[in-house]
Amino acid sequence: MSPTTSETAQGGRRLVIVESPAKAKTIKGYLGPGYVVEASVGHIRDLPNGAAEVPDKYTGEVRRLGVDVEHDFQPVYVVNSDKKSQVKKLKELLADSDELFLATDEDREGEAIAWHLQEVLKPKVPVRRMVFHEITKDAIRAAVANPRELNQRLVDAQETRRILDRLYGYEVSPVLWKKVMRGLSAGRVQSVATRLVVERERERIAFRSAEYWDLTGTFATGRAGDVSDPGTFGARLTAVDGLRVAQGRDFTSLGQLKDGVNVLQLDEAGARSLATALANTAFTVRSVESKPYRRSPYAPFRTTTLQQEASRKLGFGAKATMQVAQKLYENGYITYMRTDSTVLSDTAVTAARAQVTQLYGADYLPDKPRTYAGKVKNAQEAHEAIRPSGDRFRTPAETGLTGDQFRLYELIWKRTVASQMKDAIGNSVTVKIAGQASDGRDAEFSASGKTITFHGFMKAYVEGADDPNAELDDRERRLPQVTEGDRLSAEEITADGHATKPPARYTEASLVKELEEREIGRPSTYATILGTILDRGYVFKKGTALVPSFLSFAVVNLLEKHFGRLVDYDFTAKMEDDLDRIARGEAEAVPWLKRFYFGEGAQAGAAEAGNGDGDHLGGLKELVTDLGAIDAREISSFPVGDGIVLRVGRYGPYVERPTEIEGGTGRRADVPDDMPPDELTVEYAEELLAKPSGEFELGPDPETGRMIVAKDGRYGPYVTEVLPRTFPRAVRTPSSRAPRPSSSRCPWTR
DNA sequence: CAGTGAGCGAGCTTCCGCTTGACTT
Repeated sequence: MSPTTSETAQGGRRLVIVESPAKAKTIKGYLGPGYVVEASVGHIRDLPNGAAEVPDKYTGEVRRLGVDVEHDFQPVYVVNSDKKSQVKKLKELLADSDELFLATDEDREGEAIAWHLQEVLKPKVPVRRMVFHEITKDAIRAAVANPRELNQRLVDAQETRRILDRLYGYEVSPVLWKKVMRGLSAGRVQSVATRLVVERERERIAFRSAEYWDLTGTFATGRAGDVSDPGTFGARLTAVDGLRVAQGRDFTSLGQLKDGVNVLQLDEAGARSLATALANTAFTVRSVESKPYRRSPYAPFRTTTLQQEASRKLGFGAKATMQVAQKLYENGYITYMRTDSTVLSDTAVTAARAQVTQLYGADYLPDKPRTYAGKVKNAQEAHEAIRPSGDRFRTPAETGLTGDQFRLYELIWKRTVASQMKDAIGNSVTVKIAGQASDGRDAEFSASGKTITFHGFMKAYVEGADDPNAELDDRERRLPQVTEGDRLSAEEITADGHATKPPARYTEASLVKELEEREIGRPSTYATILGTILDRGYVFKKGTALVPSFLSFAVVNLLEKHFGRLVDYDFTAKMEDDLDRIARGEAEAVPWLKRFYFGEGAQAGAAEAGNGDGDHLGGLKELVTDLGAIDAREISSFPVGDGIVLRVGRYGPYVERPTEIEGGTGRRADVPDDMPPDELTVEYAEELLAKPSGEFELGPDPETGRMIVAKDGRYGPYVTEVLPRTFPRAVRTPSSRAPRPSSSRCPWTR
């Protein structure tokens, strides 16, 4: 597809460069003859990946890092190998042009791409920077008519970000190669993402469950009942003699009642005897409380909310969501899918409102268009929200799409239309029921319901819930029409046991949400962050849950102890503030990088383990130079209990009974790589140690009855039979062990 | 009893963020 080469009446020919080929195609149609529109296809130049990409004139540290830290952090830039042909094409087009418009996105990265284009293309014709936030004919023409200059300070801020990430990644990763395992990686984003998953697992390991009981009653009004007035309904015991009955939220993560809560914690016997004592009780309605209910629609999609909802409603992983969305974008069905903005253009609002009227009627249309303020703190808002494209939205049926593309389009379309509809309105009702037990105690039950009188946006779209067991927030539940003093009979009263549950593991969608809230990562990287921590073996998937490996415990342990500042959850947010100051001209890049890399107030004396809150701020360079202080054995060892230690070795995790501990045998056993850390109990570790290591039992030989085992040898795996031993093994057998409490778990929470 | 050899040295691993194909498992 070669661009048009016709000339304008004025005889000028203008080259417009945008980032995305799909965008180039659309804009070409709006600008007409005289304009050649081509894409850079993202960044065209970057720091070299490795020494092989660095030009020969660079040596030593510059070659290793791609940054000359001794000379004001001068970066070495090379044209990306996969962009060489595109750069050549742009150069050829520029040779035939009289004017160059750099129309990359209006954000930090886009400004940098524009600058790199200027540096590489070396234009001899006038250069303009043009920006726009929506792709309509009017917006594009206005942008061409009102170009501006390149914002060099914004470019500086991007370069600073890039250099920081390079130094962090290329200086800290080698520490992990030396101290933990080859091929590992650390980075501003991935290391914090991993830390979040590890910390959640630590909470799960430290968690102790609490058991509590309550009662559920099924109550009948005595009327026949219909849809708007059910004859029976369920209610839960909430108080006994005025004392509230304990619920899950009254307990701490250690299974104890929280300080200061005055509640009745029922055990099984207590709950059952109360149920029996209430068997023949006559109940009355003690109170009915009705409150108005109102709910506003959700904001239109941005990248993270699309990934969350596609996960909840369609079961898509983050990567799949982005791939399907990319196709929809390329084929002109939706606007750009990598965005942190929830803003709809005027065109889109008009289209959505027209569709609301047409599909649901004017009653569902608010008087004024709804606007959604940006909730994302470091949002750069270079794009619109994700929405159906065009000035008239196609209904899903009209698109002719099928399969995953249809389902994702439908989701986006519904969410966009719903975002311009009226609030849902209704009532929420709480009914309290009282009865006297045969032993004189007063029991109070409670039921709550919700009726929706006007569905508003819910006609089009209701958000999914992360927890499939949780009652959908927006679902209706009708209670009978009862008033205070009404008599009720209990059809059934049952005692129910409950146990508090540990915090749930992250899923792809919930981790991305967490990262966005902490301002870590960007729309174009959320899906790839997950890929990175999975590829490195820091995290693996069990169903949809993200489970950290033992390896990640060792890595996070090392980073927290020796690079605390770098894996602080606020590190990126603070960096963003500083970059904004650089972009505003209130701070300078080189001193900022010097402080980060070489430290500040550097005197003779050690850095404070990366926790630079004192007068002396340890620079990164200092932290990675003296590695003697990092005890590889210590950071990768975790006590399991009973003298057993889990270690993360070069070849993976294993358990050991170290000889320096009394009763230690020095015996080791591999731990499966996909073992969830919160499932490693002392009992399981003992079991592993009891088995000969590295062996896999295939079954007994039918002739001799001897066990045939597969072993890993020097020349690869081999099979052999187990010969009877003439001396006893120096290992205690499981039967010789004393029984242990089944609740014992490893206490390695640090 | 094969199934644990030791030591040396060279080369390699790695970041985040912006975009799509080209290319094999």
